[in-house]
Amino acid sequence: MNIVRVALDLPLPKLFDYLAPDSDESDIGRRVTVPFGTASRTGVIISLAQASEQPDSKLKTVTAILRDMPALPADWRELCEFCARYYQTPLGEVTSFALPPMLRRGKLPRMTKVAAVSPAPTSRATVPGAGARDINSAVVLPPLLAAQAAAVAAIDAPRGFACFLLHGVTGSGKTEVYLRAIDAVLARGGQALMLVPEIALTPQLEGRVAARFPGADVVCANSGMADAARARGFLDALGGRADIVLGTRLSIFMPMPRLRLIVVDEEHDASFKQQEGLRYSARDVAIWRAHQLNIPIVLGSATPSLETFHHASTGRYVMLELPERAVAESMPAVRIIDTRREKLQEGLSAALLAGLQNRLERGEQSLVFLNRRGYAPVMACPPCGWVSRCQRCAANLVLHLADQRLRCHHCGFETRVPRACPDCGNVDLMAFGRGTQRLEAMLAERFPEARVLRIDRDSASTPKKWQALLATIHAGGADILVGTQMLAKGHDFPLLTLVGAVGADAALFAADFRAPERLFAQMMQVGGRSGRAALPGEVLIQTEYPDHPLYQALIDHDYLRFARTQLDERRIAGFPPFSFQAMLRAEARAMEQALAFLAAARSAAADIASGITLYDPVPMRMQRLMTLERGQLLVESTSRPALQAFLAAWMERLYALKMPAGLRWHLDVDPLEF
DNA sequence: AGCACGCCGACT
DNA sequence: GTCGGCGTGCTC
Repeated sequence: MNIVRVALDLPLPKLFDYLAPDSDESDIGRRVTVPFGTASRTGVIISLAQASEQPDSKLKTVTAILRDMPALPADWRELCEFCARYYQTPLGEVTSFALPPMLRRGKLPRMTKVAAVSPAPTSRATVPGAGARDINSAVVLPPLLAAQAAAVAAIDAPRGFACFLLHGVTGSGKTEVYLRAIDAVLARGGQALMLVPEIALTPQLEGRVAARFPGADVVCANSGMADAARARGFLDALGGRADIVLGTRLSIFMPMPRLRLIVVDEEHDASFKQQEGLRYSARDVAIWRAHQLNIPIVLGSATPSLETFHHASTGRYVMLELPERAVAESMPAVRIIDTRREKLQEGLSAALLAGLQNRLERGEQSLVFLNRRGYAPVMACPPCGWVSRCQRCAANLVLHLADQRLRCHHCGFETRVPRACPDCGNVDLMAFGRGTQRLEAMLAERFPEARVLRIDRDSASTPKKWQALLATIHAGGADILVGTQMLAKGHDFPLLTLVGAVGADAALFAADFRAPERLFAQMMQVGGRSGRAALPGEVLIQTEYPDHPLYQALIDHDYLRFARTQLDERRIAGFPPFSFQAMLRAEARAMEQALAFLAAARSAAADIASGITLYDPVPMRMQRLMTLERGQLLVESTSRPALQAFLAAWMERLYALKMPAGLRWHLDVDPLEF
């Protein structure tokens, strides 16, 4: 009896068996359409069997095995199986997520038939005419600094699996190291995979990579792409036609038969961790995949995550330092502005205002960095105590004066700004606090001759608007930029010589133990925006804690000192990387229900939790979102295998628990959010 | 997750 | 007498 075991996109941790009379070994890894209940679904064949644990009467017959594209290879399936195991997610959900939506639905994009069905070449050399092609013919390579050359040599040395941490500040030439390493891999007929944090960064990088490797087939993969384009890219990678795959976190699931190198740029960036559905870390999965394939992986950053830095310190990863700044002359001068005894003007210190004035006179650009959108974070009526609260979330509605709206930044709810207090009718409503819009208005008033440009998720709401803003900045069409963190990532602003950071202290004493790490990275990154061309840059950080070690390390651009200090604190507190965590979260109509489920889950763990710490169920920091009350339960262990074994046993019990209606839960392994 | 079946309120 | 509410239970 020919039976296929199929992974279907269901929240059930099991495979489904179907009769498939005409199936054989070559069908493993193929998509298959099957009858399911009353409906029809498409899944992936994971294995063949001669018998099923299901009674014969229950077995249905496959509708069709889709043989219109190459089967998904064993290493790809193993990657999915690893993710299913590690993140405690049903395999069908993983395979479904790992496929582009079009392929997931059982369809194929329009493309040449030959390309779609041709088998994957085992090496470039076996493809006629493609073997020795000059992938970077006529490209003049920039000279390498000694450290860059050493890094390239280390990565390129034949040694199987190795995880490299390429540590270098903005402008130290990390990208050139990636490109050289990719070059070497392509020359030997391999494929390379490069992950970047943001969709917005792929087009410019694609341009640079395409220009550098004019003969190579470069494929992009990100969630913003059109369905057919994404499916085509997937098939190009699977067929071995793509030489380089470039993309955001989801591209770690691209099947690549000749993959010989993985690069994760800005490895510390939190956007490599997916915060919904399959809550995977693309960086961590990438390391597993490199190990699986016995190939090198390069993690690059100016401010590595402390997990990565720790592994590099213990010798588990290979540290590659790029000490010099290859392009610009020097690092920007960082100055700390003590705002404790100063009367600020709309939140800005005299020193920062003077700096802005000074740059204006010299015709240079400045940036004021404030990580808070809108005009003011809350509106209130002081006489009666009304505040602009979101009805659905435990959050305030943010005042957006530009379009006269009150908005919830968590659920998207919005209304017109009321003319009078909804409770008492008072017409003198007050705006409390400061966001980018207010700063923009203040700066426009204070410097009437300046062209002030605001860059945040509101002003750059579409890729088109974002590109237009970038073009304006590059053309020198702005004097003062006001922006959120979206301005900190990956862009060169040659005319920019001053960066002012406002409101940075908030992260210093946040409940999240990773907040200082993120603040440091962000400050290094905004600093890196300034003074990259001929002009020296300056960074002014306003703070009420001028002696804080984090700021002192920033003055010296001393990541290593900061990282060691932080790691010492983590070691003492028993936080990652000195422990391993998972977070069970639940949401329900009432907090009581959510916490009751978590308490039941905790009890269910009692006899299997040796070597595991289970904390008390608590409300989440954003305790109500979209009218749902949310709680969480932290699980911790000093042993990853122990944690993994526990989670597997625990999930089995949780799946068996009876759920009250309206209660939803999920597990987040290696959570970044608390 | 869907999608059925299954028992109790306001309509043609 | 029926349409339909969403509460449990199953899907190979």
